Amino acid sequence: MTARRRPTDAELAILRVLWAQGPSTVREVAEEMGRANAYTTVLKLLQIMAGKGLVRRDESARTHVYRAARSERATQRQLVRDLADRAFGGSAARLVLQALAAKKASPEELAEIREWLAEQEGKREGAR
Amino acid sequence: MTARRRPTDAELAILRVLWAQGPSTVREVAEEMGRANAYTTVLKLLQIMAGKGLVRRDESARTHVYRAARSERATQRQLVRDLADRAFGGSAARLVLQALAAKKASPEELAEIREWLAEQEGKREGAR
DNA sequence: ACATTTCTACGAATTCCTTCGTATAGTCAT
DNA sequence: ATGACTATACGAAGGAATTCGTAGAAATGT
Repeated sequence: MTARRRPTDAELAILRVLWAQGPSTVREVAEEMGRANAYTTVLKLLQIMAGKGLVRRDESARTHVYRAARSERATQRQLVRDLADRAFGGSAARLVLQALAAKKASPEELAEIREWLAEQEGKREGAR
Repeated sequence: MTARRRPTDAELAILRVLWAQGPSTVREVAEEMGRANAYTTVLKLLQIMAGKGLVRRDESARTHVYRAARSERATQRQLVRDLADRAFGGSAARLVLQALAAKKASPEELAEIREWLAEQEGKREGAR
């Protein structure tokens, strides 16, 4: 029954640091987040997140080291799926169209998307 | 300072009903949401949402009528933008790629996306 | 007129999120 | 060993979200 809860805003901010920097101590995370929060706030958050299973921690040394439990990609997917369900009637495609309209993408990114679509097309053709 | 806050889960559920049904009374909303919540819960939520400016209400009759303050589309865009900022480094395109991977889209939807991309291509060409 | 139903308003309980202060213990240099 | 520093743990405060009960006004039915 792991009722998978989505990370909160503060949790996501911490996860971003962990994904970018890899396993980190509380101090490293706090410092990267630039004095926005007190050290103990980051500590508490990480403790809570460990309790929720969002991060794992290595306690073998006195200074514990935290790392994200799930990959950035997996988490992103979960978040996208969640948003699609909550606001787009479950349709990722409609989410995609709004996303394309909401923010301009660079030509490189558009090319990447085209590539993906072409791949899909290839698969469907091949399946016949 | 309209610090635009994103609607919560419960609020979004109500907005979905309002978007689908158009202006509705508390009872109509509550009924559509299928006994999941007590009548007064829906009422309270709508009152709070009115305070936040998420819905407008017509009090001219005894039974008030609520309607969504912003369109479904505008809200979806806001949510997508918000998610892109929080979890995709602000890149809507990366969000799109995850969205495409996360849920299967129907051929019709894929066609729609291709169409949009083609449109963009046309615009860029035309701008030279 | 009186009882029933249907509203809105409001208060209150619960839970979660976020924040930080304080307590306590380990480490390290002098 | 004493003092300065750094670490974790814990408690607690404040705010937001969610839930629903109860009170009282307005409408409706008999």
